Amino acid sequence: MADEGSGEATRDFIRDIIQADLDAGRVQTVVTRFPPEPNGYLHIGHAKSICLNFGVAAEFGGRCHLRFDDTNPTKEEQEFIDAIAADVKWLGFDWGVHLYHASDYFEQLYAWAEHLIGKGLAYVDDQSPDEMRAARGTLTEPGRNSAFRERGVAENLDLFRRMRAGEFPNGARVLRARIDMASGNMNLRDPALYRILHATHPRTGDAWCIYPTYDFAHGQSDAIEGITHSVCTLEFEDHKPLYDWLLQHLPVPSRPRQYEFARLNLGYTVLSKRVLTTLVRDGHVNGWDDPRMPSIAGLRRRGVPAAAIRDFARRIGVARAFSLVDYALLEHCIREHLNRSAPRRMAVLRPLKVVIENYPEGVTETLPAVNHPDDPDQGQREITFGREIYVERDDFMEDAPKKFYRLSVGREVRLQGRCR
RNA sequence: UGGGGGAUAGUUUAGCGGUAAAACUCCCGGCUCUGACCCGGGCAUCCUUGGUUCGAAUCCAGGUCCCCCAGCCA
Repeated sequence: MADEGSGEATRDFIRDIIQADLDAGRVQTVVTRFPPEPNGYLHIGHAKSICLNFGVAAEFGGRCHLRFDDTNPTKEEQEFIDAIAADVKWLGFDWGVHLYHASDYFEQLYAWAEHLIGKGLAYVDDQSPDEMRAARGTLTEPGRNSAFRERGVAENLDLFRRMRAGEFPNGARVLRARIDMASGNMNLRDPALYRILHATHPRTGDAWCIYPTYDFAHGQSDAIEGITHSVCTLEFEDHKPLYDWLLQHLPVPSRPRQYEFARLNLGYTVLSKRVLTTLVRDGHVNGWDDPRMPSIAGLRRRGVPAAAIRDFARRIGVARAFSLVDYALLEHCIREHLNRSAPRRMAVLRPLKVVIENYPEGVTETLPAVNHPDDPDQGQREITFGREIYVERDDFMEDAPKKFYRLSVGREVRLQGRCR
C-alpha cells in the first residue's frame, strides 16, 4: 500500500521483532490479524491497529486476517459486522479469503474446554457473580478458593455438558480455569472460561447458550488460524500469562505470540466505544457516521481521504509508552492529502456587497477559473463577473494597518480569478 | 502498601556505548491570482540521584512520576 507523498519505511519495535523472527527462521510467513468485536463501529483508534496489522503483513510478504471476535452475543450485531468489514476495505486493506469469526470455532473451543476439564485444569463453579467477586480478593489481598474447586472430573464434565444443554439459567454456573487464586495477576485467579448466556448470536443463532470468554477464545483462535504475531493493545498485557497458559495446556495446532503496543489517544477526542455507543444510542449524534464522530464512517462522510488516515497512522508511530496525539497532526494529514486533490471553489460566508463603480453597468463577463492551481488535469470552470460582487466581511477594513493586503480605502487589490 | 508496563523538545516518534534526529505545533522571515501550499531560520539540563566506562539518552542500582488490572466485557 503506497501512501503517496510521505513514505519512508516505518520502523518500530513490532517490526523489529518480526524481522528478527524471520531472520532467525522462527517463522516462515508472517500472519497477523485484526480482531474487532462487532459491538460498534470502528474509529480512528482502530485504524492504528488496522494499519499496523495489515501494513506489517504486506511489508513482510505475509497475510492479515480479519476476524470478528464475536463471543458475546448480548452486545454484537450483524450491522456492526457489515460496517466493520466495509470500513476496513474502505481504508484500503484486503484480507482476501481470510475472513473469520471466533464463532467459527465454537465447536472446537468447546472440545478444548472438555479437554481442560479432563486434565483437571478447569472446573464448574456454582458461585454467583457476587460470590465470585467477593472471593476473588483485591489487588493487595489474595483470593479464596471456591468450594467447588475440587469437584471431580466426571462431575465437572457432566455439569458442563448440562450447561451446554441449556439446563441452567444465566449466571447459575461458570466454567473456570484452575490456576491460582493467590496470583498477583488477577487474570490468573481462576478466570471464567465459559458463561451461560441464553441469547441469540448474530451468526450461530440459538445453537449455543454458553459462550467462551475473550480469554478462552482469543489465543486459541489465533492458534487455529496460524497467527504468528498476535498484536494487541497494552491493556491486554496482563492477559498474556493466561493466553500462554491456555496454549500450553491445549493441543493447539500452532503457537502464536502476543505483543502489545499503546493504543491511540487523540486530543479532545473520545475514543471509547462505550461513550461513542452512548452518543449514538441516546441520539446526541445522527448515527455512527455523523461527521462529528471520530469513527471511520464519520471521517469518511466528513470527506477525509483513506490515504490521510493511513498516513496519520504511519506518522504517529507504534510504541509502548502512553501517548496523547495532537489533533493538529490528524488535521495536517487530512489537509496534505486534500490539498493535492480537492477542486478549488470560492465562497463567502459573511457577504459584503461591493460595487465596482468604474465597471459598466448591465455588463457581465464570463471568466475561466482553474479548478486546481497545481493540477491542470482538473480543468477549468467558468465564473461570472460584473459590476457587483460580494467579498468576505473580514476582507474589508476601512482603516487598515500597513500589512493588511485585502480591500481597503485608497488601496489596490486584485481579485482571484480576475487578477488583472 | 499486590502484579504488569512506561518515562527523549509543546506533541508523537528515532536513537540499541561514541557525543541528540524527524514530523506536527508554535515563533520569526520570504514567496503567493487561495494571507493556503511552498521556501528559509528558531525552539531538548534525553524524569531524577548515584555507579560502571576514556566516553552513557543508551549498561547497572535506588528514587520519583504516569498508565493498566479486582466483568460470568473485549
